[in-house]
Amino acid sequence: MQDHQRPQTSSCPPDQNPPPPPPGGGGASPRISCPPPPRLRHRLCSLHFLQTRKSRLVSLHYHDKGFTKLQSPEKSILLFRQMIEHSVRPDEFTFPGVLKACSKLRALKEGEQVHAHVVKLIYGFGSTEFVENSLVYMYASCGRLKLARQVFDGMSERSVIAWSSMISGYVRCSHWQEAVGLFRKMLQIGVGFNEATLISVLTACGRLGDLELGEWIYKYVVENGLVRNDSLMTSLVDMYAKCGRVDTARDLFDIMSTRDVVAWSAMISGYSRSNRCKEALALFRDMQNANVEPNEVTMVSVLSSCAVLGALQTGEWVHSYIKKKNLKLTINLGTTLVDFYAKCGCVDRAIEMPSKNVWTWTALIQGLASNGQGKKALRYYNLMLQENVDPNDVTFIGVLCACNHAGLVDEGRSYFVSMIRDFGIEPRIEHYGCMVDVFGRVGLIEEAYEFIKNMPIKPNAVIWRTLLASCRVYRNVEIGEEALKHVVRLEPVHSGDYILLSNLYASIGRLEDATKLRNEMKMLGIKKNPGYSYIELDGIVHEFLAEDSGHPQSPEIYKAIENMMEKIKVAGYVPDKLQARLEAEEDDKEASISHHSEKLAIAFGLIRTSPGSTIRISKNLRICSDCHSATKIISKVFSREIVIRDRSRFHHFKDGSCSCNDFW
DNA sequence: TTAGGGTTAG
Repeated sequence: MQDHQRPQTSSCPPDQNPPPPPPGGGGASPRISCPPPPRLRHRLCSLHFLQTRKSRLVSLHYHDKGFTKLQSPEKSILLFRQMIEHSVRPDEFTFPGVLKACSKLRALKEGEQVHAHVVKLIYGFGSTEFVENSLVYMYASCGRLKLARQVFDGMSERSVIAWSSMISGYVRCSHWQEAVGLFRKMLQIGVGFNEATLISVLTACGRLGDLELGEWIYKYVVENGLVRNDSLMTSLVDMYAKCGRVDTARDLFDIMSTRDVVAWSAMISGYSRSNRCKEALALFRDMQNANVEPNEVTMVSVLSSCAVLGALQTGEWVHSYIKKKNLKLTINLGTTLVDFYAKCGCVDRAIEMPSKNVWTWTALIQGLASNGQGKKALRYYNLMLQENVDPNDVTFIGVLCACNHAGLVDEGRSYFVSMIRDFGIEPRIEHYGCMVDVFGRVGLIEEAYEFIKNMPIKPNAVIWRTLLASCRVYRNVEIGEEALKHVVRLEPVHSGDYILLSNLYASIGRLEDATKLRNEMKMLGIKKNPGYSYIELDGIVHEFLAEDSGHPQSPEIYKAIENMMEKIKVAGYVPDKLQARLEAEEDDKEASISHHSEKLAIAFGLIRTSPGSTIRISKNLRICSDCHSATKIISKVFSREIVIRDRSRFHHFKDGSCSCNDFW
């Protein structure tokens, strides 16, 4: 039985009052019935028949192509138009269907025309309830929430479906707070609700992180034996995952009786959003073993996980699967593909993607910028403007990043002005951060410092950290010390900041200060976040931690490292012992550095990939400076191109140098 | 005849 055919369940609190009488004095007002004349009625029946037959034919046509259950909303609208042209009078049964078609296509203009006919013919109806519910949903689907609400507020009777239509309308337009607000109102006045209502509300709970209401619904679901409703369970899985309770989500997912593509997609997305990307890919494999066909929505989460892990081969397989199965390259999927290729260091393949909207363009601009192709990124920004696509705030983060990676100070300044002047975008802290980087990266430390002091919003730790990083490169101790003070005040336990200043001291020969700072870190109990490096081989992502011996091939890897370090030392590599673990004994410092996660991953890559092939590694933190200088030499000695993506950018190592020009 | 689950860029 369909859920909407089930009797409406009552709202949860048992002591809740029955629903008050509808505003306007109660029951439905008597309406004048006006049936169409017999001849017209016959034509109306023929059209209904034609509509049904055509829908069925279209449905079969899609089915052949691998689509199921897909109606043809375009035909529905066309037939409605023909009805009107043939002077066939639509009735209360005709409108909901055509309005649903308008909702599906988000066809506002057509929807409004239908509404005009509703107004014209309203006195011929037995009841307007279904039509008004459909109007509410049509306007909301077309993003016209105010109009939807006007229809809703003007209804003489509001059933659970009317409320649910309005709530789902809010959800469709990402107005989560309003959706939850309306649900609470429903509870307050005792309208009751059903499973469909809960599904919409759970979506809103997930987006708002409203675990309290989400859990209340979960309890209701369990107490009322609704756990067999798989759609409702999927919504619960999604809600728990979005509220950060991924393991609870997994427990619910595991007890579901049947799992369709939506349930699998929800769980995979849950892992992906929680940065548990290896689990996301593992679950994707389980999904394939369970013979559930993924769709374009599944692929968005799978590709996002591949992007985070730098899993190029798996992502490439996904891309060819998309082509093979003719999955629709939606804007979401296209954007995710652009982002995936860019994040795997293959930005040229990202360019091949059809750029469609501001998201896709932004992903491309960002990708080019982080891969060190700033000027090209700006060319694409101009191309985007030529195609009349307006940039948004995130686009400008990409544009400003492109300027700082390419050392384009004047351009950076002018884009910052253009953002406000030409597009009315108020700069956020991230935009100010980009500007500090624009100045700092070319050595304009004083200017960057002045810029921070004149910011209209309070600088955060990221801003000061950006300045500190520039001070390290340009050896500006005075402003560097000042920057660290601010950083520590704002975020007292961030190990990387101490390391930046300590390296700055070391680089100008103030070794005592460097050691003092490191000891201070030790005394304050500030520990370094564990750094992970990932490398993908034959579709399997291997993960390494510093001084890790958990890998099954660990003995071979350590042997390869020994060989690698010996060879690069001959070529001029000098280990930077300041990068060693703080608590490491003096004699162990060199070994500690040589067992950093990046080096383990590179050594593994050297022994497991064919000579001359590119080694691709991803790291969750910034690459350490010792690994950076070692990798430059490794690329030369072993004739390998090595691409390392760290948390902020790409490093393409080739012939002894790096694309970042030693600034990152 | 009307309402219901999963997706993207810093």
